Amino acid sequence: MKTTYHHGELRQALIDAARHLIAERQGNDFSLSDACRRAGVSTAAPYRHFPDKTAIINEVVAQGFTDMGNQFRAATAAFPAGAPDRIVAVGQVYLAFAIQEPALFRMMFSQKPNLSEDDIVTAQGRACFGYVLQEVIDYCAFHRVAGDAMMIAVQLWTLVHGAASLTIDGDYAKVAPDLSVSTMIQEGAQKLLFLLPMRG
Amino acid sequence: MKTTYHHGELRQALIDAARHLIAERQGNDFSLSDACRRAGVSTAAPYRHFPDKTAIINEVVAQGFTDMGNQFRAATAAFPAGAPDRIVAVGQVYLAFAIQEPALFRMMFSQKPNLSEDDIVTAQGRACFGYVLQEVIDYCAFHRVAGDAMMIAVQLWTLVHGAASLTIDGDYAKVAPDLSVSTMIQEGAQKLLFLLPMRG
DNA sequence: TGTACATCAGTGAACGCGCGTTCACTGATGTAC
DNA sequence: TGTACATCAGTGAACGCGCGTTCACTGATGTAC
Repeated sequence: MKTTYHHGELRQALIDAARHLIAERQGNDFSLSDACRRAGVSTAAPYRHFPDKTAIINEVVAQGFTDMGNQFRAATAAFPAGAPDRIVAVGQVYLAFAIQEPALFRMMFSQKPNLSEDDIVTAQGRACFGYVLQEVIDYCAFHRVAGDAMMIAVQLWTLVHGAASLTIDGDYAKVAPDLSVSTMIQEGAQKLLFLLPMRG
Repeated sequence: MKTTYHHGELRQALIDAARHLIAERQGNDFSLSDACRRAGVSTAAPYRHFPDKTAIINEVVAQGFTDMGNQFRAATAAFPAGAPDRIVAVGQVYLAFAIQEPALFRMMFSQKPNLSEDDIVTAQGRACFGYVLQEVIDYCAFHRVAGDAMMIAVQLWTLVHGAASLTIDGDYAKVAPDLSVSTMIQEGAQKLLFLLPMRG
């Protein structure tokens, strides 16, 4: 396996290993030693590239946000600006991301107290929400929705985030096992976007 | 402090100590040794009352669900059956509970893989959601709402759970620091309950 | 009421474990001359 | 082109730490007679 004394790509290899380990053991933490084992390197090697373990976690989380943002862009590209399909696509990406890498998703959104608030991570989280917000602003402009776009965006984010959390934590499974989460989100989002008539 | 050799209430004292520690260090885990220290007892003492640490955690979580259920009942008691105020009250209790004991809240809803799914815990979680569901069913019956009560209940739960999560994890603070979470929930819930007219 | 004894909730010391991090080192690489 | 040497990414062994759990024990309690 290991052919050269100098790894060459150890920095990214460690980040990847950490990300895989976070995914494997669903628990929130992973062991740096495990990451070294996975990268085929001694436990002291990471300290040539990172000051400590926290720095690696921050990198993993930051790359998670980058990936999510890229998936947002890819998923909305097919639809014209202002189309409601764009909003739906963003929500679906969000949910799918959580399902595919639940532990990373949790890490991205739950600030660990031991993790000093990393500026890059914060900025990347902000950018992600900014993307959602922009979609809603566009939608509201095109469809002349009178509501506060910021408020609607937060509501949509909240609904989808709640759905993602309850899905990956197995709470829907306990309580409403036959639920179609995406249908639920879809219908809920339509109501939040004033797309469904009042049936009272 | 400690006066008698036999503690007398050690079982509950350990559960309380664990709950306090979970609250103090916001991280998801706590140390059994710390709980013993807090209860003024040797590290071997818990094993007279619990098979292992997991059993203590399960008890803490179970009592958390019991408390939440009691708060639901207390908060809705003032309003007549079917009143929308009851639904609002349940949502407010949910959010307040999360804010007051964030780490416990996380533990209650995020199933740890190391925690064998405890039947009592599952049942208590189900009971909590059942309470929400019943409120929505009553509301729909009184107000002749045509929608699927189960679907509406899940949407409300999802919205409030998302709001609770994003609040305690500090995500709103990063992205929309001036947001009034309760206003946001209130307005969102009205839309999900078909109480706001379509303004398209 | 007094004593013998079973019961059981506590002690305190020790265990093995895996962790993050440090240390002096060594081997490979690249550059100056 | 060949050699000397600075640089730096790796090694491997060790550290101190706190953890959950086990062990033989001991002191207090309650009950039978």
